[in-house]
Amino acid sequence: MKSVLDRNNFSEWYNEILKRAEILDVRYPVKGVYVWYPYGLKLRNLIYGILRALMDEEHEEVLFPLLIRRDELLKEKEHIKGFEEEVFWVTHGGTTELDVPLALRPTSETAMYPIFKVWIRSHRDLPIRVYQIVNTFRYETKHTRPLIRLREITSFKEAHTAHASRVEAEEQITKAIAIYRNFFDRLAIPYVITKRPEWDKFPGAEYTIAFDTLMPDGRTMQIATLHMLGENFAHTFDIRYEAEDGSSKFVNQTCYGISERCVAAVIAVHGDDHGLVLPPPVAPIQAVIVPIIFTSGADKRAEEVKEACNALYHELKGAGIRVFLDDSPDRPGAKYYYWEMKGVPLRIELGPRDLANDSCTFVRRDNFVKWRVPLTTAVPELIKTLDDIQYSLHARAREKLKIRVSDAAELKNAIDGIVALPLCDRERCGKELEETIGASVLGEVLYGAPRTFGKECVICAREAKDVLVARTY
RNA sequence: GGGGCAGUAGGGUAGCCAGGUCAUCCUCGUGGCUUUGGGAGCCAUGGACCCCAGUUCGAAUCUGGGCUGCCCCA
Repeated sequence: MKSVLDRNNFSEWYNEILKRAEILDVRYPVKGVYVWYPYGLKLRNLIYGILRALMDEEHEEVLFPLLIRRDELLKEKEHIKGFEEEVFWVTHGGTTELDVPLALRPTSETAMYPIFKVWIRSHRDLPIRVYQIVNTFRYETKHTRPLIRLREITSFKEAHTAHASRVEAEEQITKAIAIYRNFFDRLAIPYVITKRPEWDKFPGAEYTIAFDTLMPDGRTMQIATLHMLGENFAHTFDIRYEAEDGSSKFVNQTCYGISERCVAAVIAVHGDDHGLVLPPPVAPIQAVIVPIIFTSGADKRAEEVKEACNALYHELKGAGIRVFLDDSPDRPGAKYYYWEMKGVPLRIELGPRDLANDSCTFVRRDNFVKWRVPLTTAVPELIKTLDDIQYSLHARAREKLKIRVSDAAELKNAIDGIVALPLCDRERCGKELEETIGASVLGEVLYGAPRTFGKECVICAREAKDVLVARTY
């Protein structure tokens, strides 16, 4: 019978679903890079469409080159320290060795900021808020994993801003957090927001804020980061502006980004043993119509069913629904399994029995509830149902991301999921804790977690903050 | 960062130690007939030894290198 899609073995489930639901083909013969199938790309584009719309409200899209000069990349010392072991280099043009080696961008700060210097002259040029959706390259030495740990991130959605003052830069971080929250809410992906510890911030940043979600195996995955750069890069790249009073000042900068991990999150968080479960806003097909007909013989009823399916298809399509009419010769049961694998939120069955009642049958993908709907109210019922599904998915996912509050006494237990506890901000304590419990410190809680038990660091008993820990991807 | 295992048709496996004749299964492809409200059945047929080199009369099998994947530990 149908082979096992067991969510309890998440690793296996994940690889299997990417293949069977035709998201990614992992057989491309270069480590850490993968091929997008048409269906996977449609899903991806719908997800990005949401983010793009949100970003476009206050950012402008730009496109910077993939290649970065070696000397530019190496300018920011802290920054390059964080990346130097992960950079791919272009060293030759044909058989000629290049005078200046060129890096494939691991991220675009050092590509953009020399140009920011040229663009920014006066306070009137500020603020600058731009973003781009591009591929970035990192020579990952750990085990690569489709959509999660890649050597080519095919769609890094990175924003970069420059401001006249630090206050404005801080405000931009706040705004960006709101944008990202909005984005993940639309994907029905729950998250926690933390300020990363000093030792785990973005190289070159003053501080880093991150979104993490919970995967089915109890580990967290970072799905978005925001970095307060302050004047660090401005000094390195000499990005100054003339203020109203005629003085020359350095800009304050921020940058923030989301990779295709957001696609991985949609797949991993909502999926089940039957396959993908896609939130309606990003489902390439929101409803599939399965005609129940006898293909042999020119049964009169078969013709009527076909006509009814066609009429329904056009009505739904006209209402703006992404609908697909599966009139292939397969048996209905085979179609059910197929579309369940693909994560289509709603299935509409229409056969002679339904037609006799001027109705059709709705089946929800998220909970398999099945009911009969009059054809005359199919459109409003469908729209309402898609909303319900979205709401249920979000509620279900939130329910799974429950945070356990723990104190020092409980730390001997294996960490499963996200645990909140009091910890001071010294690196020594953080590292000691990580070693003791075999999990990572996500950082100080900014959103999504309850208060912890105490104010004393679980390691050294000094004054502490509320901190989240988890095993991570 | 350290260690281990593996790669045979679209997918899953056997064969490898001990070199030769050999596959097999499937919800795979193709054609045909019969079926049809939850993965239909029968018949016919197609298709592979990860890549490069070496050893050899002869390599899926042995040796070396490469590429790719998976697991465990830090």
